[in-house]
Amino acid sequence: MGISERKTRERGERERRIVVAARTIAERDGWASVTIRRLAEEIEYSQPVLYSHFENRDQIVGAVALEGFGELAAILRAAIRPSSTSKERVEDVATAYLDFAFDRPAMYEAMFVLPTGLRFARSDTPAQLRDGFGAMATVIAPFSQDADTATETFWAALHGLAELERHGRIRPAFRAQRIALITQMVSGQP
Amino acid sequence: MGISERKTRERGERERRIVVAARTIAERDGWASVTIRRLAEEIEYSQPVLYSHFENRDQIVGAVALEGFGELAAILRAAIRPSSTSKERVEDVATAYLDFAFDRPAMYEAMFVLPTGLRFARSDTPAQLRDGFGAMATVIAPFSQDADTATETFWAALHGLAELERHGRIRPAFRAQRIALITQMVSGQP
DNA sequence: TTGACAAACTAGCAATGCTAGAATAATTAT
DNA sequence: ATAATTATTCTAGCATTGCTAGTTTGTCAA
Repeated sequence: MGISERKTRERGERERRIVVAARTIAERDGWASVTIRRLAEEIEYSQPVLYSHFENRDQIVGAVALEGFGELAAILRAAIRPSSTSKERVEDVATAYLDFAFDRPAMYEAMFVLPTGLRFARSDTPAQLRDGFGAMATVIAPFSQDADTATETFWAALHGLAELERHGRIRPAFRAQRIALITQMVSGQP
Repeated sequence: MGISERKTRERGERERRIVVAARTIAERDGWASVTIRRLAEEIEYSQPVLYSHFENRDQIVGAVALEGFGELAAILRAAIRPSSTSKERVEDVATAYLDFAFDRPAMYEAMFVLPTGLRFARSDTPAQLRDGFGAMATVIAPFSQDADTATETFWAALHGLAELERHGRIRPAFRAQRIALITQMVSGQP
């Protein structure tokens, strides 16, 4: 009988509607506007229904963040052009990373600032969470013995640039120079 | 008459007690536990009194953060030893910065993550906010033409390392290696 | 038709930031 | 000294939040 299949499918669709609504509201009005009540209204179910899909609000944020990690990974991979030099690839990935952070601040916030209940560096860590790191490692590896440590450091620099600029601590006008500086340092080529 | 002097003095003392209480509770139980009700209870006044000192909760966080910026600046300056080489100074400042971030996570959160209502890069920006940057600029300047941009980038790298490690995204055991890598890149000396 | 189970809803709790309006204390004017 | 005024502080409560207990509604097998 396909009844239970239909039910699980409908459940899945409802869950997606929750995540999509959360993302949409967050991108338009910020995460503070993503309340359980508002999401419930959006999907046209009562509030407790949300808790049959997610343990709590943080996990809804986490579901959106997971999407974000997948998209970031794709964007970073797409930024790596075969025709580019190794140094250009570093610069392109850095630029793509920061563009992502500034174009989708709510998504970036979900991924890196808000509590999400996501588990990193575990055996059950979803592929999306490792993928972005992999893309960065690809462009960093040619310049380093210890690619993991170098990638962590590169990633940290990008994340710091994103956060400090987002909070108005560093000058937006000099973003390109900072990227150039990092690229130069990583590649060792002026 | 010293009556009004006494009053303003007592008001100032009460304000300090609010800030101290906020900091103490945050460092022990996290910022979520720093509620207006709890602060009011701590200083033994009713809640509305807090709003005669601060516009809202964010500004209380901001007052604590301002203290933190002063302390961070002092710590960074103290980390610069005259006997050290330029390269060692970079490493020492980086280490001191991260030690600060990990030893006082609540304070660091107030300074860099939570909304505080603090204004940066303005004419009325308090000295504390500029001072830490100045300390970093001191050790970066010898290696750079454009000290400001280089310092911003250095700072971003440190901030990124602090945040990613705090959120469990990078391996804590490799902190020293990452610092060494940054130092090496900044100084250009392996 | 009935009984058992699943799904969804109503209603409400406890906690939050913040504030209007009343009450009290202190100061000034008469 | 007393009354009027001003400054301080408090009580009480609003609106909103995440979350949940308990009830109702719907579904399916016996």
